[in-house]
Amino acid sequence: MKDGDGPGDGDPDGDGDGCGVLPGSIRPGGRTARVRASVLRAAGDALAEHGFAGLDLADVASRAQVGRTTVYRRWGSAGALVADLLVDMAEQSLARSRTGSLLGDLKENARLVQRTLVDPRQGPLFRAILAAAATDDSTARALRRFYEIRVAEWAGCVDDAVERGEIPAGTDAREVVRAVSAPLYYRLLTTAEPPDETAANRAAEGAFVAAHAGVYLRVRPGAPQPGAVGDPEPAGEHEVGR
Amino acid sequence: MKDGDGPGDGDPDGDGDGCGVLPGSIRPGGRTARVRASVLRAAGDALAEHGFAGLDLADVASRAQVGRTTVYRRWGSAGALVADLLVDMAEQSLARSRTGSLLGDLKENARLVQRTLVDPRQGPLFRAILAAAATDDSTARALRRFYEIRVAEWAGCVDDAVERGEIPAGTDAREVVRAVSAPLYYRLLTTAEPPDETAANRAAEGAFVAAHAGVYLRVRPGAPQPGAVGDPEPAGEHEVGR
DNA sequence: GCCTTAACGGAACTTCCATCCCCTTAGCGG
DNA sequence: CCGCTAAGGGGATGGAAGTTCCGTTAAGGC
Repeated sequence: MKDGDGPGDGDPDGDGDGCGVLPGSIRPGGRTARVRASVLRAAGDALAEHGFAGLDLADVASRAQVGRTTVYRRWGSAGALVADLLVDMAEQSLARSRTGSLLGDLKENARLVQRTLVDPRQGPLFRAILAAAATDDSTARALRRFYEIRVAEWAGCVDDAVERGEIPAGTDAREVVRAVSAPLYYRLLTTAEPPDETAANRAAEGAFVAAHAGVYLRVRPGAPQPGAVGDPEPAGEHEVGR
Repeated sequence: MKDGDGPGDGDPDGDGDGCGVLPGSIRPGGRTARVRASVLRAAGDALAEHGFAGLDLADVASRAQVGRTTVYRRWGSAGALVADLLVDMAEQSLARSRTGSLLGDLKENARLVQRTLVDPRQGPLFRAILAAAATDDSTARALRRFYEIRVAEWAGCVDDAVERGEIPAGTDAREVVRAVSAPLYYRLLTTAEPPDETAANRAAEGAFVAAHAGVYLRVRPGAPQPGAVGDPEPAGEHEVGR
């Protein structure tokens, strides 16, 4: 939790012109920083427990041991509060792994995502945040930035794999990373069982095999053939497979 | 829109024991059916326009030209209303395609999902429904049933492909179908651009290649090798590829 | 076609959440 | 260390969302 960064995109002034100075931006030290840390922590707890619809700003305030007025003045709405929480979460992103093989890195990523989604606190928290983003526009923007950062971090694994000749040059690295996360989130949202380790491995292997077959090439060739989607030697000098 | 089926899992009586007869179950004909159809239609419109958080039952009532009391009595809450809407949507599921090849069928499915998600009405509606399900428990149950039905319908394509020898026997058909939808939903929720046709093709091809490589086998062999994930001849007599 | 009563509908009522007012606390420049 | 004022806190206020009451309409059995 860093000092000195104000809330997200909300406009608690309500005048819409953004000219009024946001509370917390002039004296960001001491108490102001403590209040922000405390409120964001409380907001995360409340979201994990009651979901976005059940998010009561008065409850957040009392959990954080600050006045209700303070929460309303600095964040203004539940959506803006979640957006600021996402800014805070984005700053705490973990570094990607470097196992030496793409499949190894993708599996590390998949397990990280999977463990996050089944975590008793983080899982419900992510569900709640996704709900908030589907509802509130400023939250949606913060969520996109959050995933942009995470995806860009792990895309390095894919670029490294291209250099090693594991997968074809011209592969859209971010698409590969997204292909790993997607099945895990889909399962979280549409089935009763949260993703398990098997699901994580399948997600990583699926993305790996598809990347290897050239499915995520930025310039896409014609329809793939069974067993040789996108051609076994699509665009580069790499002699894997066979 | 069928007559005779009451609301979802909500308990508008509020007594919690479920013994009180639900409104609409004794005289489901004429007016009652008209009211349900009209309210569900209005709820869908309102959801698509304002999202789940902006769903006002009074607004739904006036759109549907029924009394507010009626909506509260028969559905009781926004979540229960969305749950009933999902029951209605599940009944209108379209039949799967039969192009003769797995890749062709998966592409048809991917395009169907993609077109739904970018549709001016359906896209926002699905976003709103996902938000509702992440928040409300009865909605989540209805959503799971909805996808169970859809996935089961398209799983037939995968089973046919196994019989044709396109992919290994023992493949988890529903996992393959989910693998097609997942990237499209993930993109809808976490990026600014809704999925396009390229994304749909990638989703279908990725699932196809992974299925062919044995990633979705119910009994999973050891870690896959590059170019031969799950073994080129995993479990059956099929001579595709090479 | 009549009767019973399920289901609908309008309006008053209650509750809860966001906002406003004004006083208190404490960050930060001098 | 002092003073100015940004930021926080408690309580009152206004309004919107949900609930209840009771009269009205029409479904379905005879």
